[in-house]
Amino acid sequence: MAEPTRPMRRHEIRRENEKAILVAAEKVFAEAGFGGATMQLIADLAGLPKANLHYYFATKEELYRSVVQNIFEIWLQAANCFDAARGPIDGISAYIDAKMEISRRHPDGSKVWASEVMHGAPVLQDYMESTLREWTDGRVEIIRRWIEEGKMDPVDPRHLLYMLWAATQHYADFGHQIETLNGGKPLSDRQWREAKENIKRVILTGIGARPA
Amino acid sequence: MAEPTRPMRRHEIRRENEKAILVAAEKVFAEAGFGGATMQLIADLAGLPKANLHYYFATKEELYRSVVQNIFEIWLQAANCFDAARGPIDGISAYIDAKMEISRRHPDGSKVWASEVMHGAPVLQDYMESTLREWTDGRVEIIRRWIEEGKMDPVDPRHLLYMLWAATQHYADFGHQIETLNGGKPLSDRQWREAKENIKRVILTGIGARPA
DNA sequence: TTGCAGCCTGACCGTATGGTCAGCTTTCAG
DNA sequence: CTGAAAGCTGACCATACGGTCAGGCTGCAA
Repeated sequence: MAEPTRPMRRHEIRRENEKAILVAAEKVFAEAGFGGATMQLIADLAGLPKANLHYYFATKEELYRSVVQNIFEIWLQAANCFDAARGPIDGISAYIDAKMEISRRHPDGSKVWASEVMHGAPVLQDYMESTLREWTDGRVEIIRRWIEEGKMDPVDPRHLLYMLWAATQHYADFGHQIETLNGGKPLSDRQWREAKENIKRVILTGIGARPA
Repeated sequence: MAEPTRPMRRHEIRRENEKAILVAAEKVFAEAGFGGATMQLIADLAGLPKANLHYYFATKEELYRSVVQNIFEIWLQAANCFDAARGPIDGISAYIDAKMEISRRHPDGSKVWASEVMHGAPVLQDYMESTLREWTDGRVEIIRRWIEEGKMDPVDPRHLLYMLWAATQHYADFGHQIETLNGGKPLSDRQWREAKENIKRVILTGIGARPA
């Protein structure tokens, strides 16, 4: 064997196994939902015995919680695009790009997140009432300022945000439908680019965004 | 008792029980997903013994299939708004109104549909490859004609449709999130109206829709 | 009135699942 | 080198779930 099963450091093992479990769990939760997912399936996909999962994550709920929180982190990072912007064209463009990239690179995570919210956010309720609300209020304020400064038409900021979330998230959550309507093939690079451009163009034109 | 347990006609019984089961099932499937839903819960909610469910619907899968097909019917009906229209302003406005009404009146159904698609449409794959595809192709053709006739800017019809689906469906699927961000209260009549108006305005402006 | 087809259901069953645990191996600080 | 802590796992358990069925009940056509 070229690979002499080099021994692993403790923390290395821990990190790698947790990672493998989280990746597998994200996929299984996305495909089957919380109720339909089984620890056995996740274990198989992660290449570990089921009992080992319970060594790292005591219960299915705890594992699910970790998966959901991971997604929330990624989601929040993308949200920062808004801050650096000087006006709606920069800010909203960057945000759409970031969220579309998430839809493309983390479709499973997006689905888990969608599923969680659809089922009443049993795990994330706290985050939604604190972090998410604060983030949203902040962005609403930014948009309101843009409107005051005449950088865009007076559009309800909340409904605009919902539209941004919806339009971008759709490409992950309903990816299967889009793929089916695309002749059963995943969107190509070009099609993803077109999707992004379309959303940007329609929304930015739609809100009458003007250069700072 | 004022209610002398009037006897029921046979077909009446059948109709009412099936209806009760389908209503209960829609709610439970929406709240818990297919895997998380249990026949017992559905039975309790419908006020029937579990064994009775299996008399009307042999398996959980069959019951689920019925629920999903019901939604698909409603969805298709709304889709007709497009046809009578003379231009994008009429057509897209009417479609947004219809789909928003579905999101408001049938949030559970919308969630079940979303869940079905997210999990790869195990039940609806056939419909998606036939009915849905035909419907979509038809609407794409209509939009293309509107563009040719100069009634709107040249926007990719498919991505426009996805945006319409996303923006409207979002208010059902992510209703819990929207409610949380709305101070924990459901959207009021006025807020629903504002939501509709906002979507219409942004999209119609965004695609440069011009009166026929 | 009667027979029967459709309707109803308590009790039951096999299975799959989340979770436990005793006891093993491996790593590594001292 | 050594002991203990961390990592690992096959075998096991209790439960909950989807589904079955024998047998009772009821509306209704003849």
